Amino acid sequence: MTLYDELVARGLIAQVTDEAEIKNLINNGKATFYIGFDPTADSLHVGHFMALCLMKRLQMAGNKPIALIGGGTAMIGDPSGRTDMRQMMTPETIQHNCDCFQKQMSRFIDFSDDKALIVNNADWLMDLNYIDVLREVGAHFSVNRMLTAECYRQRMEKGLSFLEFNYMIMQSYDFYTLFQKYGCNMQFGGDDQWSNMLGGTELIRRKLGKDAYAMTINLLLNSEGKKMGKTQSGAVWLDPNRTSPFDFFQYWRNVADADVLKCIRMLTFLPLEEIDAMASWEGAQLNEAKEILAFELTKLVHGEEEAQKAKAASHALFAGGGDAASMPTTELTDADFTEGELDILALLVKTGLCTSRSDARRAVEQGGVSVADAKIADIKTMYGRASFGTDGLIVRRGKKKFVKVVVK
RNA sequence: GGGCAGAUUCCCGAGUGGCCAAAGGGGACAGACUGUAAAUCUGCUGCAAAUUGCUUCGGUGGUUCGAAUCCACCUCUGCCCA
Repeated sequence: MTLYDELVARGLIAQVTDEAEIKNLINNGKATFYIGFDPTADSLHVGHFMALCLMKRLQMAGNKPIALIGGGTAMIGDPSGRTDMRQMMTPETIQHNCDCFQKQMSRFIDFSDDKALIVNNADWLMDLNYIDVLREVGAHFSVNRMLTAECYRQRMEKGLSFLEFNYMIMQSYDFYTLFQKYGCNMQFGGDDQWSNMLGGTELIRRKLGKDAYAMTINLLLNSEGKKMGKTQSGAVWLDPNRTSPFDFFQYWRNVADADVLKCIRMLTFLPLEEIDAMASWEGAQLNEAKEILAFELTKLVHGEEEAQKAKAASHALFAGGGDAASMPTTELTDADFTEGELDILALLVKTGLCTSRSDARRAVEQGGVSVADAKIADIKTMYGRASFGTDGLIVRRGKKKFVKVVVK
């Protein structure tokens, strides 16, 4: 099976500019392609993960990836798929985020021996001169046409600043620059980037009279049409300090039935035959598929050892038995106790299971809290140092949130 | 620059002097049912020393016994005119 066919079979490809030529390039390892990453936070998240996987798949087939960190474009903010304006970031923050991205990416992509490049568009965008840009680049863009692009149309009602309006031009300029500098002939990205990417191929054609190609991958949407990888508390991060391997594992362990197969197909490197075999699984058996998904992804992001630990902790909590050693842990010290005691509400807040004492009170009153498998009914329940023993106490809120509390 | 409309809690949105911690919906959270799923039903959703107190309705001042609500100025957003 060719690489292109595999990408299709995995449901990754959304739109392409020239199917025949793109097939030819990527199947034969002749593509030098780039994917852009906006450094809006100091860690990559699940949304980026798909792009990283794609880069890896293509690299394995002999193509050369360029990871473009948008240190320059981040100063503007991409209006695509947003209904409001991004918060402006300081140059220092952006720089810090760029550094963090670079570190995380090297876990997935082999940057040795020039097999892949990582570049920052701040290097060429920051020194641009306004007049020159207008003359060299601006002349090739039709405002009329830009306004009809989906990404801008959505913003016509809510308002779109001139700053953001320029994002497409900057991104197009990136492609143009990479094309000339590194012979980069393809750009990949999420499907919401389609119009920005076309801007680039267009600019290259107009300025250089040469062809470049663009391909978008489907966004990872759940069965309700919402972007996956988001939780109420924000994105699911790849940085273990932001989203622990256990929480990462649990996120995937809990996806809806309707989404499991799609996720396995799009995100893991399991062979397609193996995945097709799972397609007939139903009911409780699908639960196994979820565990496979969770394990595979945790392994990819955090390594095999962490994945095993997360799986063991998960079994310990939900299936009984197993190893509880690696579940999320909160350490208390003497300073956390008042006269040697701590009430249940304070305990819940300290573990982060509840956001405030009011929140904790509600949780207890609704019967949602248990400690060491015993439901807590009284909000005045007190715990002394000794209650935690040597192995600690497992505090649980709801069905799925657990923290082991130990005293140092 | 001129005119008009607007800013309310996580989001959308009601509220135009006291009955307002603020309707309704969504989301989130918890309970029941389940398979760590979905759907459904119920509860709940500012903070706290908790039948009470405190803080909140873009910002700052003011009027009033009392302001999300009235007045002044300011900031921001959309629309129309230039």
